[in-house]
Amino acid sequence: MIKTTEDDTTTYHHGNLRHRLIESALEMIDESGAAGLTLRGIAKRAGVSHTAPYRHFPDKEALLAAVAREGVSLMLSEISARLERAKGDALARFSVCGLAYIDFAIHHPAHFRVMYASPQKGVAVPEDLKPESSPVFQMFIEVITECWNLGILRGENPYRIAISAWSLVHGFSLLVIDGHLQGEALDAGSLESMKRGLLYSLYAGIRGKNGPGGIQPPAGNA
Amino acid sequence: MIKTTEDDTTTYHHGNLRHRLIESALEMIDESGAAGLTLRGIAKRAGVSHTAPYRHFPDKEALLAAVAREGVSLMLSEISARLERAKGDALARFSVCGLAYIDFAIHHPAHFRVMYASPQKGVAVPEDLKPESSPVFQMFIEVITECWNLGILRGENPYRIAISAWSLVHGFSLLVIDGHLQGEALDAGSLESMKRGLLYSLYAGIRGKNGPGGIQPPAGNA
DNA sequence: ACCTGAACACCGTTCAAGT
DNA sequence: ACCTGAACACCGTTCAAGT
Repeated sequence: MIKTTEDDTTTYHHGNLRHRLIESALEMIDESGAAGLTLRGIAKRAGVSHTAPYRHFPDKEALLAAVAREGVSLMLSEISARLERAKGDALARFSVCGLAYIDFAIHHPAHFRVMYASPQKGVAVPEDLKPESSPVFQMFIEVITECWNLGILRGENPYRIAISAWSLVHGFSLLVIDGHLQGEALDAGSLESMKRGLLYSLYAGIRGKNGPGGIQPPAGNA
Repeated sequence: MIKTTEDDTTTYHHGNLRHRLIESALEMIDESGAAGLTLRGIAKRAGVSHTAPYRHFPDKEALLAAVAREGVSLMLSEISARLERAKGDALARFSVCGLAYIDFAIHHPAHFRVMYASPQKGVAVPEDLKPESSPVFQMFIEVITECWNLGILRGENPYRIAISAWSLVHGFSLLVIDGHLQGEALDAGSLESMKRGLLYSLYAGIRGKNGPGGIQPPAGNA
């Protein structure tokens, strides 16, 4: 009688442990925040000894890098899908980028936090995980460049516009998921209107009728 | 002969240990990032046993709260000083708020990080450390309300304008201090012009001449 | 291949003890 | 008052050992 490995599933993970560890990490971040994230805790949640993760990742940081990469591709696919539906309308595509970025942060806060965590002082960030190198930022630049070429958006260059828009949605996303907003930003309804108001304030400006129109931008900001 | 306590300074800290611990924490964050911050390390840097901090703070979190409070009052005083110099010019005062916020983050990244760290999931944030309750945010609201009443700034209400402006400068600050910007944002010169371009893009908007003017804001965003 | 337990140098926190 | 060392339950990581 030849021994089968069928019920090893109860003790072994047969290669899906890697994914299960990433999943566990995300669950733990959602429950207790990124600060309390523990490699031993991840292993325990995955039902495995605390050294098992080292078969799949050289260290804790590598596991987090895998989480970040998953986040990038998830964000890319979600934004792409919504961009597809706005084909032909360049300005709508610009809005979609901003709105989808915020929505991703709100719906996947654990992924978002890992993606944009402050890098450790000593360790080098892998090139593909630098935000400006990510396909998401490249997509932003493309969409903005399209608008800029059509004269729909204005600014010194597409990169500068991207920095303004990115700063805006990045800051808002963090304020929301960190719970730093308390005023009107409580219910989902006003959050929705704040999201659109945010993008609109950047697009149309917040200059009032009595505001000076001739204020000079810093460096020929056309 | 009566024993003096004069050279206890070498072993004791005589009440200034509390401040020395805060200082040490800031130095450690600057050197190795907020993630690697260790109560034992702070104590060692202050030249004291690893339990000495408990004479001044009930736990690690309380020490960080003290750092955050110091940061808030420092930010408040720096912004106030620059606001004073812009007396009479409401719009300039608005710009000063944004620029000084970014400058504070860049010049005091350790304070800034602790002030806006994601709160632990379980623990309650002290009321005076909630960003919207802080005197800094109150000052923003006052300056914006002044502009709004004069018709210099436009929006549904001052709070909404504050959220847009805060999101913008908060996001940019984090992208800079986290090293997430790589393109033009390297040298100090372009950083200076980016800061002003950022504020200008919110003030004047990024709508181009070929952009539709009649786009509706979300909810009667006047 | 994949997983385990013991071991190491670290954590935060507590507590009895020292001046 | 202010500080100390030992002790506890945790960390991340390594390594010899098991199937």
